[in-house]
Amino acid sequence: MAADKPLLLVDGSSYLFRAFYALPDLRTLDGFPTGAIRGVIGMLRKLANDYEGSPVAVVFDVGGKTFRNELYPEYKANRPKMADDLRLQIQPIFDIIEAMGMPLLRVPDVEADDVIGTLAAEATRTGRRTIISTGDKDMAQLVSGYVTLVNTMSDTTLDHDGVIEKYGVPPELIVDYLALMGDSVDNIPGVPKVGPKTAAKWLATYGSLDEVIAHSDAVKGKIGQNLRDSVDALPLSRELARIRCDVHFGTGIADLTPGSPDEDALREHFERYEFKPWLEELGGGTSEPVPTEALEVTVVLNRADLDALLGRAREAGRLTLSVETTPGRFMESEPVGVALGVAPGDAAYVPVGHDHLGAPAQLGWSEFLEAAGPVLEDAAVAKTGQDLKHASNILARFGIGLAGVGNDTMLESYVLDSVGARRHALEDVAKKYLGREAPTFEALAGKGAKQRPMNQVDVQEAADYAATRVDLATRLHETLRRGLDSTGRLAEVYDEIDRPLLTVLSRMERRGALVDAGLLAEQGRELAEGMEGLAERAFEAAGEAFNLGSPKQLQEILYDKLEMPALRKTQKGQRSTAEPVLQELASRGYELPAIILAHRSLSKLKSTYTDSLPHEINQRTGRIHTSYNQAVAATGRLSSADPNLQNIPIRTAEGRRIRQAFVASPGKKLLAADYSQIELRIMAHLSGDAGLLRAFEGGDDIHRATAAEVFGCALEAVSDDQRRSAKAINFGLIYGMSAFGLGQQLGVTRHVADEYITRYFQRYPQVHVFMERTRAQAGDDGFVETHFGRRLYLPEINDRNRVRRQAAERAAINAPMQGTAADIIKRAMVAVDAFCGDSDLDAAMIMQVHDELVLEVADEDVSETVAEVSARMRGAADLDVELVVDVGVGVNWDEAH
DNA sequence: CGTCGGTCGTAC
DNA sequence: GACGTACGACCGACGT
Repeated sequence: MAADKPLLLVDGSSYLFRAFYALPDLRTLDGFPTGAIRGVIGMLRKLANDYEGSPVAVVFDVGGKTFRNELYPEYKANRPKMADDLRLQIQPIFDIIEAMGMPLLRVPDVEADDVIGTLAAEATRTGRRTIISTGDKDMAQLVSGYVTLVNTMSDTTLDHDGVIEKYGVPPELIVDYLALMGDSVDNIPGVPKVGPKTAAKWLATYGSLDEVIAHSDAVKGKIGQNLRDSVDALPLSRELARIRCDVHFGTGIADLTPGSPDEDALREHFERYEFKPWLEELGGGTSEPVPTEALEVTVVLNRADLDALLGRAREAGRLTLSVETTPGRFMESEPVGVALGVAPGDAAYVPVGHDHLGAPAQLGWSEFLEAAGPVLEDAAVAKTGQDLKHASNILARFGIGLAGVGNDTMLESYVLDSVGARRHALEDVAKKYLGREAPTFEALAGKGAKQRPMNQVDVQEAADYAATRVDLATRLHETLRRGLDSTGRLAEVYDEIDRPLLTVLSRMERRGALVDAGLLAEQGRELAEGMEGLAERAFEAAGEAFNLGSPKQLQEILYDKLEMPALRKTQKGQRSTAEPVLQELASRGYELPAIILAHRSLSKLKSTYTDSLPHEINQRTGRIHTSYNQAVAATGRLSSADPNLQNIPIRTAEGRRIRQAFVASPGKKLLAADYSQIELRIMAHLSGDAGLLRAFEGGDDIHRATAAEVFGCALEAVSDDQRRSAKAINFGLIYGMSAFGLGQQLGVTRHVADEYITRYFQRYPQVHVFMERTRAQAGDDGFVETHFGRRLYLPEINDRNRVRRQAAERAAINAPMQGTAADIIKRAMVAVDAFCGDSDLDAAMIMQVHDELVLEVADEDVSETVAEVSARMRGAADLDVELVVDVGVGVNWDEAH
């Protein structure tokens, strides 16, 4: 062991936590968490490589009482319990470190910091340099001419000058600095309100903690009083922060020579935890063959071959499929070919519409349907595929009802972890769960203007692409299904909610909504007139013509030319011209902002709704067919696109006119059924708060009831303004809003808003408990759950960046309520669809808007449908609070409210 | 001429 | 920085 090689000391404990919380929630196929293992081991592999030949120790805390507990019994008393998913990964990490041949040090009753300090001191005594790999700032006190810190995760190093630059104090004063600040995680008291800036400033001024204490009378203000109140405790805090360099534990540098890796053991571990790239590095790989290599893609060009393939599927009782089409919406695109798979490694492509030069003679689409229809419609043959709703929609247009819809890999990935994959396209899912690159359509057909439609793609190339993707879906399903089965109640969420919903959505999308294009055109003309008048007035007020739709030009007019105060900045530092800002300027008497607001609202209606919706009408059906995306919203909600029918205006009278264009066909009515206050009801249920539950039981107007509680008056005495405030509080709670945000919303100071919130929580204490519990659970587990067990993972819940962490906390509070509401209406949709299908009534769902279902119903069937839909919606969940459904009927959507 | 990020606004 | 989840229109910078 060469003495010129530095000693490498790795602070394993600090990386353990950082890797766990910083990395995505990686898991093996059977659901075992591996994020922390991969993070820590990956880092050690890098270090072992960078410092080859160095003596090394990987040091972990063991637990037990240390000298610090003797000094101070409350030391680390605030530590939350370790998350189960993290604890599971510790032993595997130890095992792998051992297999790597790296010396592992776990000293009972001595903290890792002190082990590291002592070994570093030994190295320094013998003239050897030390590299300490850590993510922990406390270690900065050990830095010297001999000792350097390196943060292997962020790839930064810290020497003596680096410490001064980063913390504003030299390494010798780091303990003083830490003592002044205290440490809430370790429960070390400091001076209240003193953070890094103040601590560094005082130490720079007075030179040391002792001098700061000696001059504590010289510090003015509240913070000076805090300092004087703390002087007795500070020496103790300093001793707690000081890393000991003189502990005896019977291991010295001589014992820290790395051994050679045990490759067999490593291979076993890497296989168990599915670290494929590392496994490959070891060579002699036993990993699965790459499917593209194993896959023999057959191009099926005749009926006999197709029948043989379908026979195999029938025998196997399963079929993976993908329908390739020309580009465009599902109601317009034409089938070009179908990829079919029966088992891993067995997939074929049936071209039916490739019409480029030199394309082979193919089976026609109708011949394909004739042959495959019976299998596709046979529920005994389980169907697998990526986005089966698309296949279902295309097939249904040609009279084939896809049955046995079982395994949609897109939905399985979404339910398993709605945020873990970048999106849930096959490329993302195959990458995350199989470590494979799926062939992309862009790579096959080009992108942008140069992209060819599928029917112009060479048959063999299309076959390789489509069959490979089908094969990946076949394999992915096996992985994803195991994940669902081994993770909480996720299998149930998939089987009972999202899978059955898929065919319901397919039916809704194909039925579409009838829209009166003539009415929209008329409204568009009126809007155009209004906009012209407003534009003229705006140019007059501005003194020049400009583009009213350009925030950039508007900024210059408002803030440079007319010198109005810039009240708010946008995220990128521009002077905002957003609605609340213009509203405020208008209220201060400026003319132009009010005109702009009026113009914007008309322009929005025209461009987004009246002008664009008519273009969405399908020529054949005369209706608008949205796509519901079932795998986008992190909380479990649906989203709607092409066009989005979930953001049609309702709040203003002008906007509501758009809804008048959504009409029932002759002889029918639209029926709109919406859950009343569903998220607040869910909050009442999840929190179990007696007061809130009682308010709903009484059938009160919930915002009025809240106002009565918060403002301490009788129900009848609540003013409109108080009710408005209570409503904002109720919504704010659902969104995890702060006092600041509520104040903004209500136009009151943060302190007043804070008062409201405090009183709310006094009146509804269990709501507060629920929120704190949710936050804590999210921190421990890394996810939150809906009533039905749907999970939302929150990778940033313990982020060191406060902004990100707090955003994750708000999402954690919102998700159980928004997600449970989404689960409930999804279950209701399945029940309502079953009713529509089973009964002889002429009634069908055509839209879903988060808490509302819209049906189109024959006049004579309205009353029966109202009763049944309402009952099925109310019965979609059994909560401690009643679900109330309001139903309206009319010839158009506006009237149905 | 297409793409993409930024800003704004609509819904629940 | 401060209110959760979406989709989409428009602008303007930038690259082809």
